[in-house]
Amino acid sequence: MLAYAQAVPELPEVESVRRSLVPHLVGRTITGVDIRRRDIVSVVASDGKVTPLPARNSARMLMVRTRINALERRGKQIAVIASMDDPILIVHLGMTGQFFCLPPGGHLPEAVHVHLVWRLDSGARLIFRDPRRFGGVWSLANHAALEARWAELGPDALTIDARTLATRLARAKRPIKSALLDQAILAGVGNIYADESLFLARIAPQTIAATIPGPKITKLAASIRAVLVKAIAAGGSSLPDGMYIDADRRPGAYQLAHSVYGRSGKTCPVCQTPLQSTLISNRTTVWCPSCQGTV
DNA sequence: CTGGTCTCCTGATCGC
DNA sequence: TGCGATCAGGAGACCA
Repeated sequence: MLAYAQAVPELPEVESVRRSLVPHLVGRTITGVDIRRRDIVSVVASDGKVTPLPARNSARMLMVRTRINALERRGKQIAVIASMDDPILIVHLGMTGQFFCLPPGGHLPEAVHVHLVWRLDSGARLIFRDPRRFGGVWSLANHAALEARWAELGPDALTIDARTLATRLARAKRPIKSALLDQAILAGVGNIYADESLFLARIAPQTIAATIPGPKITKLAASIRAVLVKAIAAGGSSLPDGMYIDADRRPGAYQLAHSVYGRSGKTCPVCQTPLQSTLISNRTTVWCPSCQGTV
């Protein structure tokens, strides 16, 4: 069994990337872009329809000659914003995506799988690199298009409250683990933090979401927030492969605090019972059969 | 509408 | 040492 698979950017990793990018990007003007893999970029029309990046005249769609004013995050997505009316970019890191800055004159350490390189007026470069290409970049025409796109996502997991979570799970007749991974229900939780949150809330991952009693949902919402806040404070989770890095190419440390994720067969940190694993929604799921019940 | 399954992709690891 | 098989997973496509 693999001790760890690899870093998976979820909300804490994406938020760490966003925060570390702010000092490099906000106030800077993009002067050019080098498109090395055109098919990593998609264009979202005002009606939501997604098309490939056109072969010509796509610099503006990639924000060339705009001044970056803000970096926002919803769930696992980062938006690079110039104004209400200029094009906006959404960046998904997928499984192995990296979004980072190289200082002026800086050397690109791993040139393979670098798909996009933006040049900034500071002389720095902004890199999107993604070996597995589950991530990508989406260009939207303006801020209204971003709002429409993000309206399809559930509320952000970092600030999820009990009442909202209960409402969104009330009709979910599937395992809670599966529901938590659904970005339309709750945005930002992936495989690592779903397992960690369910462990903290002492809920078995197979439990049908709609059957979880109110007080348990309240505990779950608090657990999700607590796990995410702690993970952000640790700079996210970086597993030994070192895939996940922030804008300054620094890894996180939260992997050291994982209670269940990646620990199948090892003992529960609370009760020492061997942790079990199973597949839910085709995702490896690890839980403590004692702390979280057998079903 | 809901929810389950498949697929995309590369790199690490394992068994022979 | 080399090489093929296996596995990991976010999210969209597809289907019942």
